[in-house]
Amino acid sequence: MRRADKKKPTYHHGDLRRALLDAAIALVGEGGIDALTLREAARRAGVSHNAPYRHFADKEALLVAIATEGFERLADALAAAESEAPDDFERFVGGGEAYVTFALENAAHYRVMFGPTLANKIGQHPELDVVGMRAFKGLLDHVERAEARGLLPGDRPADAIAMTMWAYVHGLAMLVLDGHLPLEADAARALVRGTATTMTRA
Amino acid sequence: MRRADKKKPTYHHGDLRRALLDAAIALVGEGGIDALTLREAARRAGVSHNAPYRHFADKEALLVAIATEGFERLADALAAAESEAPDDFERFVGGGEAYVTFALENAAHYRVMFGPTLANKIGQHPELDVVGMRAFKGLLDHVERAEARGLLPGDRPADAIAMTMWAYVHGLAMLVLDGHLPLEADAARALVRGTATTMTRA
DNA sequence: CAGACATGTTGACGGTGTCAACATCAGCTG
DNA sequence: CAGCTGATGTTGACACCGTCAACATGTCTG
Repeated sequence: MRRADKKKPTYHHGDLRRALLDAAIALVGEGGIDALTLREAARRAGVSHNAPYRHFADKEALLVAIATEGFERLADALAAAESEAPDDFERFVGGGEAYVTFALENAAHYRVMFGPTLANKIGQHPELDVVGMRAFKGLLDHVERAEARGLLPGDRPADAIAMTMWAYVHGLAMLVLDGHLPLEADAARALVRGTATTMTRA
Repeated sequence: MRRADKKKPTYHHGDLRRALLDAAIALVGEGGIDALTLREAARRAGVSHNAPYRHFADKEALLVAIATEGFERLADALAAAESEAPDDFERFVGGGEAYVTFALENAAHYRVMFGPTLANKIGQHPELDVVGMRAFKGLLDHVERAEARGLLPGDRPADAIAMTMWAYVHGLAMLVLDGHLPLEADAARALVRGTATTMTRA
C-alpha cells in the first residue's frame, strides 16, 4: 500500500505521473495537441513506452488529468482577479481579462481543455464536469456582482450575459491561439476592455 | 464508364476526389476530427488505401480542401444573409445569426476549418488565407454598414467591433458544438440577437 | 493505333495506442 | 529479519495509421 497520499516519492521513478503530465504539456506547447504522444511523453520521462499505463488508463485519461488541472488553475485565476479588483467595474472587466490572460499564458492546458478529444465527453468524466462548473461559476459571479451594482442592462438574465461573456473570451482566446487573429496578448486584453465598457454602458 | 455530371469525367472512379471529401466530412460528422482517417475515407469510397494520394498530397491537403470549401460556403451564407435582411438592424443581427447557423449546420466543415491540424498554418496555405479573408470580410461588411447607419457606438473602430463579433460567434459556436454550452440552435441564435441588441443600444 | 500519362493497387516501413506476460522493488506480516 | 504481496516498470506483440516506392491499368491524344 502506498504510504504517501499526496506527492511523496513513489517507488521506482519518484513521481512518474507528474513527469508524464509535464512532458505531455510541453509536447502540446511545442507542437500543438497533435504532437502529444503517449510514447514520446514516456520517452521524455525516461521510462518505457508502457509505463504510462500504470498511471493513466489510456491516452484520454492523461488528457482529462491535464484538463482538470487547467480548469482548476482557471478557476483560481478568476477568483484572484475578483479579489484584487479595486471596484466593481474593474472586477467585471478583470474577469474577462483574466480569462484571456490565462488562456494565452497556459496555451497547452487550454488547448487540451477545449480540444477535440474531450469535446462532447465532459459528461463521461465527472471530475472534469465539476471543476469546469467551478470555473464557469467564477465568470457568473463576476456578472452577477456587476448586475447587482446596476452595471449591466437589466433586460437580460445574468446567465445569458455570463454565457455571452464566456463565448466571447473563449472565442477570442481560441482565435488568437490558433493564429486566426493576429493580436498580442495586450491587444486582446484591450479588446476585452473595450467590449466590457460598451456592454456596461448599454 | 460513368459519365460525371458536373466536373470533368475522370478516369476510373468517376470523381474520387469528391467521394473522398464527402467520406471525410461524414467521418468528422460522426466521430469528430479524430475519427478522420485517410484509410477509412478510402475504404468508404471503395478504393485502396493509397488511392487518395493521387488527389491529395497528404492528409493535411485533404483537410485544407475541406476547410476551403467551408470558408467559401460561410462567405456565401453571410452574403446571403446580408442581401435578405429587411433593414439595417436585421442585417447586423442576421450576420451573427447566419454565422452561428452555418457553424451548427455544417459542424464537420467548421471543425476542420478551426481544428488543431490547421491551427497556425493558415499562412502556409494561400488558398485558405484568401477564402478565409473573404469570409471575415463578410462580417466586417455587416459591421461597417451598421456603423454607417449609426447603429453602433462611435468610439470603437469598425475592425475592433468586427473582431469582437467574430470572437463572440466563433466562441459560441465552438462551445455549443463541443457540448460545453447546452444550447439548441434556436437558443444560440436568440443569444446572438440579445447581444446584438445590447451592442447597438450602447 | 500506339505511346504517354493520369489514375489506382500492392507491399513495405516506421510510428502509435493498447493488451498480455513478465520482472522488480517497497513495505507489511509473521 | 525473511518472505509474501501488490504496486510499478519492461518486453514483446498486435492492429491501425500515414506515407513512400514499385507496379498495373485504363484513357486520351498524336
